Amino acid sequence: MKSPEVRPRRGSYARGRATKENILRSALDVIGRNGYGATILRDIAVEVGMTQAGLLHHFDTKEKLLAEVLRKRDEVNREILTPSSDLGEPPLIIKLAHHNVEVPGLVQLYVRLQAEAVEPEHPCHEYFLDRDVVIHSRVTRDIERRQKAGLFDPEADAAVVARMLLALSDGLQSQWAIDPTIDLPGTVDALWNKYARPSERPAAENTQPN
Amino acid sequence: MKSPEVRPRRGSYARGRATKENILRSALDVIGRNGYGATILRDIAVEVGMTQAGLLHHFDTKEKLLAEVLRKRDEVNREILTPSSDLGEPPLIIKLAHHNVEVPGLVQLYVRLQAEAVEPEHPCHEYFLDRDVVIHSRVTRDIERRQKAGLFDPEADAAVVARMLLALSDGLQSQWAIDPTIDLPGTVDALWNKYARPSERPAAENTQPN
DNA sequence: GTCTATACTCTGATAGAC
DNA sequence: GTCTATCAGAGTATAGAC
Repeated sequence: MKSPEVRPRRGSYARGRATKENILRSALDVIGRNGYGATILRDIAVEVGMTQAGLLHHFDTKEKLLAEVLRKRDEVNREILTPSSDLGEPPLIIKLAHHNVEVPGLVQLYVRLQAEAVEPEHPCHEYFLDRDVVIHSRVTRDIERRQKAGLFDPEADAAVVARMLLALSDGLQSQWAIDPTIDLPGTVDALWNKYARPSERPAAENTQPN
Repeated sequence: MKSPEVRPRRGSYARGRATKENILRSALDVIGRNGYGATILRDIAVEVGMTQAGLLHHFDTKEKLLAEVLRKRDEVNREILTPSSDLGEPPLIIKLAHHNVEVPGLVQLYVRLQAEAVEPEHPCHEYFLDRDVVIHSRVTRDIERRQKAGLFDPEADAAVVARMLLALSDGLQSQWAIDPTIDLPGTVDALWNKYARPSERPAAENTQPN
């Protein structure tokens, strides 16, 4: 339940940050456990050991709070989201796909907020725009490095393939959240392997038809 | 505004159907014009020339109504969604991608309801499950025919590639609804062309990086 | 900073007349 | 089948005490 964190002295800037951190982590916990649709502000508040009004003191609105939850999730996942310089490591997008099936509640969170972020005023709109720029360029650069190393189809337009991988990942998450029999990681692997060039290291696992 | 339809005699079964048709078409019109988020039941009712309570006489709840709207859309699109037996024609999924950018409001409708359909009790849940089975098998069979005709990578697992195309299409719609600078049709084309085998007919248009 | 208490707002759902 | 009127409900947002 409530995490027994060290609390800096009251009124301090650090204390405010620490509280926000607690809230965001608790939100990830509850939503991860119960799913997006089943979670209301009060549930998160209870998890933190606070009231709903208390939450909104730190984040003015629910939507802003949720946008921060998404950012926090990326921070938690930074190990996955930061491309390794070791070309023997699987690329970001593959690691992410394999991770996502472990956290269905958070996939729900992502899918549902991405859909709501269609409205330009929604606080998550900006989040998704920002994130796309970052991730797309990381994946593109990773592909380019592999091309130079002879590990990836040299004819491919890295930016276009990166877009394909990101969109495939998003679409599979939506579909998998509705029908978990869909092979999310296997399908991302399959696309990657279509472009990957053989080497002693097997790029990713196999794929089951569906 | 209201479509001047022939009205079968009152009380008849045909009349009830005709009214429903009007409602569904009006819903597609309004949502197509104003987007999903900006549309409430009353707006649709006004378009039909009816009240909100009138609508709900025919469809018990808003969610059920919207599930029918999606089905109606597929019916309207049946020309696109039915694979041609002419292998010179672009495949379903390519035609669909090129069509979608013409109807942003309906892409919003699709994206947002797909996200809400994550909840198993949501009436759209079943719609998306059903549709996926149908479309996935159509695309798979289309690919298999092209493989036999030597127009498509014979090594590819048709079912897996079909899954890739469907998920790519969904993901691109989500992303494009947030950032319209993303090249939705071009990216689907790019994936298709990765598997297509050259012939006298150019399979699809070009692609701009993004 | 956090709580209690309450207001609000939106919109979908319902009851009952015609 | 359609309308008018009214409600219900579900959370979110806010005011103000501590």
